[in-house]
Amino acid sequence: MTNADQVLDALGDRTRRAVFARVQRGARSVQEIADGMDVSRPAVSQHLKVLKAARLVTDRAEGTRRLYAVDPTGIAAVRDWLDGFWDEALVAFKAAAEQEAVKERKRR
Amino acid sequence: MTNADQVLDALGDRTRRAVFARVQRGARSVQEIADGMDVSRPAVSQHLKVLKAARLVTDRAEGTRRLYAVDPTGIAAVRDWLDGFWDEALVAFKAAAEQEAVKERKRR
DNA sequence: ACTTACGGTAAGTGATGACTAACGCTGACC
DNA sequence: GGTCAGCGTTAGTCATCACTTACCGTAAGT
Repeated sequence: MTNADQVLDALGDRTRRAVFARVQRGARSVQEIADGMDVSRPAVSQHLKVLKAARLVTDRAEGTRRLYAVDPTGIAAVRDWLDGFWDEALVAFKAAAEQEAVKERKRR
Repeated sequence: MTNADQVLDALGDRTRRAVFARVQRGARSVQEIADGMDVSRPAVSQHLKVLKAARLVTDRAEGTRRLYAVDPTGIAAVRDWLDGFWDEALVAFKAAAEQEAVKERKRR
């Protein structure tokens, strides 16, 4: 399982995307992240575990609190993965469009 | 639910990613896509439905067959979504790194 | 009209995974 | 040492969803 796979699986959940968004907006401790969300703190903790495994966030201890921050690594992984699809998709799309144009011409 | 949400939900499944990859590699009909995969043809059909809703693929009828092709729209949507995170993540990351550097300096 | 190939859909089942409640651990403060 | 706050983890439940089987509609060939 590549890192891109992990990231896509991680971001495949709506709640987890919300957690990730809150971390990115500057939320630090698990409590702060969970506050205002409609899921319990342990749930957030589990989501953070998945996000961390996907290299989307990093954590570090500060006293009894645990501060989370965004990790660009995971984002870079999907980004690269997507770019690959993007390029090949564009090529295929252009080819298909031209194919269509040829057919269109033949019809007349 | 935005298009980016749909795409991320769609790509959150491993099998669906495989289907998408096969379409992108040039597979056209549902049969061709299903051949060699370890799931049945109806399963592939359902996955294609989700991918289509997320604007990741397009379909068009040709006789009794239905040809699928990659649709760049959905990819563009996640790409934009990711780019937003990417930029802000970099900023936050740099800030954090500098914060760390400051602390490091103070320690000495 | 009959048959065959192709594919979408409905219904039902099974498995994955998201969530909560309860517990245990650690660091800070008294 | 005792207490409290902050988190991770476990066990167990519940819901979501991926998958299969069976069925039906449609287009092409005979």
